[in-house]
Amino acid sequence: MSHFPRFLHQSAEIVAKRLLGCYMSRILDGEIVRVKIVETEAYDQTDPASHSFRGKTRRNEVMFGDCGHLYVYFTYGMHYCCNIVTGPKDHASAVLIRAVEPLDDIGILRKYRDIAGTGITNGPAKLCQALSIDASLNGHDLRLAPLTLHESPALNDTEIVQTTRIGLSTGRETKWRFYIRDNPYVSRQ
DNA sequence: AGCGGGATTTTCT
DNA sequence: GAAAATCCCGCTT
Repeated sequence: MSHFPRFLHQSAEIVAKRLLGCYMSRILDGEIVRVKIVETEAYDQTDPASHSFRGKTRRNEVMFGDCGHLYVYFTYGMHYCCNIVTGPKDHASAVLIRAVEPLDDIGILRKYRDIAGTGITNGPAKLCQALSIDASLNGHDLRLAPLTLHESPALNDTEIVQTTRIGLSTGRETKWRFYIRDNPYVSRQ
């Protein structure tokens, strides 16, 4: 039914908005859990806030590769965050997945992150913990098990809020954060 | 509801 | 050596 997105070759800003409402399917311990993307941020090599701004390094090299792959980074000594690589090859851009809404039974997610309510996946490091996403999935092709990405119809502009990104010391003024209006899993309204 | 500090390690200067 | 695309807890209002 739902196929792999065909719009990922575009800029991170466009893709970040378009990914809202799309979902990911994760196989964990032989079971399938689907989650809807409800909050994203765009990062681009022309943007000082992006890991790719100062050129290719061992950490960010996945961002310089093909779109449709997963860029996972480790931060604050404790957390993983995941991005979907966008744009043409060699133009380093990606979309940070900041929050998702579980569509199936969250029993498996609770095994990896035992939190009740929206706190299970309402933040970039929280959803990585709940979905058991770590450095072993860095560079993973999102067309392939055990973690796949699926397109959904584009949302209306009235359903989308566009605002500034979170947690930055530079690039604070750029409005490259997008979320689904009134969705309870959004990290900060 | 909002602020401040601690956890903990990779990355870059 | 400092900062980091964060989270959680405890304290204050």
